[in-house]
Amino acid sequence: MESLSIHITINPELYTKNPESSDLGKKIVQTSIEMINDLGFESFTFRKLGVAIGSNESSIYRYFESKHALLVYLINWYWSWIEYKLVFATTNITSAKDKLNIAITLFTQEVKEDNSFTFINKVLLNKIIISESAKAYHTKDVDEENKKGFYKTYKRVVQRVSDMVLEINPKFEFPHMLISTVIEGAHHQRYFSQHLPSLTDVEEGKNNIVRFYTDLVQKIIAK
Amino acid sequence: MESLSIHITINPELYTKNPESSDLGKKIVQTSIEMINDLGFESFTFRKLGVAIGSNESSIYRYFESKHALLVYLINWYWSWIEYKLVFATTNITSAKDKLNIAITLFTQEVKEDNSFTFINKVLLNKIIISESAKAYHTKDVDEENKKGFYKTYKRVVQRVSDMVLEINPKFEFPHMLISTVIEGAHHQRYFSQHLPSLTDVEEGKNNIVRFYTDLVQKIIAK
DNA sequence: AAAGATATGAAAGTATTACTATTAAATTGA
DNA sequence: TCAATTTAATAGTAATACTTTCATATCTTT
Repeated sequence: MESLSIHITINPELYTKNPESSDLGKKIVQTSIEMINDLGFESFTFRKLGVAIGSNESSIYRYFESKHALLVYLINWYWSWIEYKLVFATTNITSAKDKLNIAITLFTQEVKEDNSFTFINKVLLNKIIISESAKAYHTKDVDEENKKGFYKTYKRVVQRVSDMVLEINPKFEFPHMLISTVIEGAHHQRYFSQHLPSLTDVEEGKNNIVRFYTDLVQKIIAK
Repeated sequence: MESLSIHITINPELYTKNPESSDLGKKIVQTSIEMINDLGFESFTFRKLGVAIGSNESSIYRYFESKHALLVYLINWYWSWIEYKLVFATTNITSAKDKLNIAITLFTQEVKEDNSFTFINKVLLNKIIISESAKAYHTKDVDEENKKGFYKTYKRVVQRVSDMVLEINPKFEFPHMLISTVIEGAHHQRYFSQHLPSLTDVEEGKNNIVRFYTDLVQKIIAK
């Protein structure tokens, strides 16, 4: 039962006006998730979003200064949510190996259903992360944005799980590399399985992505 | 000595007029590589390129129907070149393990110098692959473009190296997943090392990316 | 219930992008 | 040298990514 009254707080640097503070704000976030999924990030515009929610483009700009800022917001929301799930699923588990396996599964499995506690559709958001999130940090402004904390949530999640790796094998040299490889890799593999299947080895219902990365991590960090 | 009179042939579907067929064409490709590196793909435009090479925007459109098409061309050129290096470096090598190690090194090491046999700067092209190539296939048109062969060269390289994996361990279940994870992973790690260093474990001069992936592959496919 | 503050909407405007189309001039090649 | 091809110049279009201004609606406080 996931329906706790949990609330995900987003760093105020990531919006101009908090979208959670009004109905319009929530509708902007909610509908943008649907539209980015439908149209792809490139074809999605604030003008189209305005039409879809029956609001004005200029009103949307009061919440997010650009569609890029909105994407960054969504990505941070996603990682905050994953972090919450991670902490929730690993507390009271003593075995470091078990904790790590839980984390890897969380990173690599598809989000299939949304036991919703908010207005945000996590199934669609997961798809956005898979298809669009690289666009957020592959910009000429990364360094500047990184300084402002735009990628903090993601980095914190990687740090948490890297610590689990070190708990198992304190001498392992590359924990961050391993974990970010797993996360990004799993997203790529999911995308490839749908669009460029010859780059992957996914078979219907066999859970290969989760199996591959779980096994990979275990073998790599073995002492 | 790499200065063979080797020539990289690009699938004619990937351009409107072959840029290698004229000085203007070569200048378009050559200068676009520099400009995409300097400005980033988003800020790069055919108008700016026209100004830079002292030519007209409309002339550039006779070679490539869009800047996206140009990026796809560059990516294919890159993978053709890697494929050439791969084949060249692995012929006459009998040990499958040695061949695989050569391939992994080729994928994961930085391109540092350009023993040029063409007008294309491979050091810069490698940087474009690292920073921009995900943008080529994270589009709503992937499926269509994939059918037209836009990603064929990359897929062929992955296939070649997957075959090496199977030569070592014919029972290994996920050769394509492994190889595309290594390639994409190494690119990510290189990017992270410069812009989001807490997601990686790169240390100056220690070749960690190559070491990490070489070791990873070896451990994963061990019988 | 009035006054003030704040949020939203409507409309118009700007600079730029990603092209397309037309026509003229230059270059090349048989 | 004549024709074909290539490139350049110019202009034009629809859309994008915003910004600005001002009016109106709604909420808050007294």
